[in-house]
Amino acid sequence: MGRAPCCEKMGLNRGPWTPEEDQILVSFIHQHGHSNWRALPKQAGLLRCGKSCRLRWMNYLKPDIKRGNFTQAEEDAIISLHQILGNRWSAIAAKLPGRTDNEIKNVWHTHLKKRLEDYQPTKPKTSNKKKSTKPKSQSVPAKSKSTKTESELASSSNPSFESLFSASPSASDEVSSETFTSHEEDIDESFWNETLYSQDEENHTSNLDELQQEFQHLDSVGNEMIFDSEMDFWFDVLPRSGGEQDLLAGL
DNA sequence: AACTGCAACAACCGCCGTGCG
DNA sequence: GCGCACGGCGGTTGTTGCAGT
Repeated sequence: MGRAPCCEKMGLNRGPWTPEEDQILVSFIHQHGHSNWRALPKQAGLLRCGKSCRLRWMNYLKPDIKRGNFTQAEEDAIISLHQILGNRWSAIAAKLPGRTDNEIKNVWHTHLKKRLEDYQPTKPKTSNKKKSTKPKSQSVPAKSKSTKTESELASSSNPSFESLFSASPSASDEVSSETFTSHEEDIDESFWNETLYSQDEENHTSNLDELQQEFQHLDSVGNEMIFDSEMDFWFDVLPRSGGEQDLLAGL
């Protein structure tokens, strides 16, 4: 008979949550937990579908959610993790306490992707505001079966990988995709140094150098780590000798 | 002051993986 | 082993606020 629709369209609220709805959801979860998202809205008296409630809680209402701007270290961590994990936002979010996959995804698409594009040496830099050479939503054909394929692609061929390498000042203007592939298969220290410490000679590098000097240490397997004091969290930014495996294993 | 276009972010949609009967 | 229900995930869209003209 097939799966029931995610939310019965009849009589359920959609769109932005009101403060009242937020309050109902929070107080209900505090009292009863969220063992069953589908039943929750009915029990709580919310005219929302379970999915919507879950999303609201996970992305906004959960007490340990960290709001506000991303720090430089967080952004760098996202970029680095994206090289390894691709578009697996939830996996990346798992490495950034207090940040949600949705938030990271948004930051990637708004700030970081743009930032990487701006480092492209061959491409004319877009002026501070009037950029928009590309449409808001990428011209990727909607849905189809490409969702899975795309994420697979992202983690395998990793488009931003290309951006990063061509973004590096030391990289030649024209680098073939084969170069990226070979690099990807052998992520070594030079890659991490390039990606993390050479993206912007003037500002970015110095910031990271400061961070590095202040917080860098070696973990038990010799990986270099950066500590974000604000998040109270160590980023394993320079995986060596199986560091990537450690990182992935920790997911 | 009004209009326009863009950036940022919240929320939705639909598919997938997994647990359970 | 099979099918269903559910949670989770990633891609996409809608809305809003703001900066530039």
